[in-house]
Amino acid sequence: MKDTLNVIKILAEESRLRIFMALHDRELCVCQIVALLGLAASTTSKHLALMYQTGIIDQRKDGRWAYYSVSSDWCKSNAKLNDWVLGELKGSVRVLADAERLEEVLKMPVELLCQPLDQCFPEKNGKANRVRK
Amino acid sequence: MKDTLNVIKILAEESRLRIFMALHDRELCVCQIVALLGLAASTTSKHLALMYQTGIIDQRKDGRWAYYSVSSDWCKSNAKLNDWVLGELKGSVRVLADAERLEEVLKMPVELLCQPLDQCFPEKNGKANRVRK
DNA sequence: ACTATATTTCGCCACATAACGAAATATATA
DNA sequence: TATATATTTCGTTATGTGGCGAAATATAGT
Repeated sequence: MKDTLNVIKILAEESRLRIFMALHDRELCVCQIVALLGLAASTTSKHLALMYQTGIIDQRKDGRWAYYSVSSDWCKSNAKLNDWVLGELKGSVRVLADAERLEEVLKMPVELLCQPLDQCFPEKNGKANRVRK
Repeated sequence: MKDTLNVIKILAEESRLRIFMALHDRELCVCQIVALLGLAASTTSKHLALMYQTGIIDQRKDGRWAYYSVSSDWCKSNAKLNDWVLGELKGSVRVLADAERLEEVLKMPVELLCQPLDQCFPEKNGKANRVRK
């Protein structure tokens, strides 16, 4: 029961559910997820660590970057839960908005990705689009 | 997404998950669930109210008693989640122990059901099995 | 009307955890 | 080696909620 509860608890949090949806069909690095969610990197990292510990997502390290994606093994072992979640959230406003925002994030030049968000989306707040020297 | 999150949050708690398993194939009144879980009636009632609000369980009032059971409508609308939970927990030690204890509870004479637990299970703590006059 | 009791509501406390920033760690590059 | 930066870890704070007992509510029986 503890394992089952752990899985449910992991998904019972909005940010982690958004991460789950974002990673269910693609691999993303931490800085991309940070840009998507708008949370602090430390917070995002903790969420990813929790999800990784329960086996829901896989981790792949490449240099300084850490890439995460929903574990295909986990999906196979928990197909019904996975299907239910995807079915429930496919049409969710929040998830659709995240998908759109993710498209923008993926278009961004790599050199800007991990900058503060106001540098990534200058049009949102009017601040100067400072570029690393 | 809020609705989906609510459902997951409801199930992301051990007592409520035990209630879900106990009610998934039978109707029980509050005092029976109290006896099963060993929680205060007020706590149990709050859990049931939360589960009822999200539509997971139905309520039937009969005199002083309130009977609850997993909603068959909810099961139909959330078959995959329902199947996943049942599949995960069928063999769980905790759930099996609860099922055994529930058998004992169901055998108990109605007049004793809502007494404090030490009167229901005197062999557990040696206290006298006082009977209401 | 009065008592008994099943259930719910309310107020409070204890604990878990999501959030942040700062510091630490790890890796790439000059 | 020294610097830059992606990620993680750590310490702190704020909020949410599960637990209880007491009080309130509702219903059955005397």
